[in-house]
Amino acid sequence: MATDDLMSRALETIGEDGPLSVEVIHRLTDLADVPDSMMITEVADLLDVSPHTLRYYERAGLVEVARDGNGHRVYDARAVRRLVFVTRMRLSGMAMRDLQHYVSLVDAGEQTVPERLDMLVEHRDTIRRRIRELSLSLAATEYKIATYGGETGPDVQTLGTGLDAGLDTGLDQRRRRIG
Amino acid sequence: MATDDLMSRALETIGEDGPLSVEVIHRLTDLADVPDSMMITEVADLLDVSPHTLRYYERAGLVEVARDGNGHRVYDARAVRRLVFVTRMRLSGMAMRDLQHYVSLVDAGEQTVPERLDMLVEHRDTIRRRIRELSLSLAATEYKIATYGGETGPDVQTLGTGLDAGLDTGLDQRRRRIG
DNA sequence: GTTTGCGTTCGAGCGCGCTCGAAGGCCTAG
DNA sequence: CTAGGCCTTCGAGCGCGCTCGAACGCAAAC
Repeated sequence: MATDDLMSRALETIGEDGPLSVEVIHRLTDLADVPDSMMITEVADLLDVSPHTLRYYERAGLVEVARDGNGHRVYDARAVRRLVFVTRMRLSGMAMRDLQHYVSLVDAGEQTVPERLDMLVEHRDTIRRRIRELSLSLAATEYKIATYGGETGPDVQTLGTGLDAGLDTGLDQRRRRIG
Repeated sequence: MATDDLMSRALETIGEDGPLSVEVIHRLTDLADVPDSMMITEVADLLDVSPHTLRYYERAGLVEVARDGNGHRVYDARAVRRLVFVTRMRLSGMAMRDLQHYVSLVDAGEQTVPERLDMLVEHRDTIRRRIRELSLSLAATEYKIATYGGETGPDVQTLGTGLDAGLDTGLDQRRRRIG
């Protein structure tokens, strides 16, 4: 993209921000509110996903879940913690297949730690890139809002015209379904 | 999610960051490097999308593009600016249908400005939420990297154990294809 | 004059990540 | 005894956003 350099510049305002304080991050693991065992809907509510999705993750091999006498899933703290990790990684954009690969590395033992680290580092960089992109879009959107409203935006007359040209291009009603 | 409050807290470190400087944002519009007319591959290269995608956007009604004598697409500066806007919005996660709706509002005239503003504001909030989520994931990932490596991470012994439990849960080879 | 290389239209197909529906089991309440 | 409700498995379907292939056209290069 032609705006890559601008992305970098714009994001310097926000900063590369190193890791947050250990205390805060430690709490992020949610170790506190994980009961010994939970049923599927409880976990679903906790993680804000559907039971369908939890079964899907299990089918995909991302987590092992025991069954009770009725064949119902019983999530122990370990499974829930795994799912906290999985959902957080999903939320941050890690693909299912990458998550599957990561989990397979965990299965494979300690000697895969370097490769796991590689994956995490790469994912970290991906997240950072994504944050930069979003910050740029955010800035552009905020600017657009400001000039549209004309209340807080400076130079609405001059800047606004140039910007809005990209938006006010006439289009007739020929918008159609695709597929 | 159970970590919503933590998200808010964690993100205070980074701040709500108001709009960037007008000068920087003005440059984001890329008004400078937009020639009078471009062919499809030029535009594709500029925006870092495929010609297929550009035709798709046109089919979807997001932009109107003229043709030359050979029936080839000719993108004028207006179309290119529109596509800059479209791709930026797509990159920031705005759905195709929302973009289609937005464009239809632009077509409909000045009286739709309030609704356009509503859309932009809502989208701005979506981006902000997304950035918060990503920042949280970033912090968690960075923490995980630090404790894995054990080089810079403090309390690796105590904290590391609790955290890694979510990752080191054994899983056998029953990972299977889905779908 | 044919080959190369770019473009066109159109409809179909794909990969991802769910999301759902059918068919059935167990348990509890009324 | 039966109805409701929540669970199970399994395979199929869906919505999104592309992505591609087929069949073709023009135009410059060899």
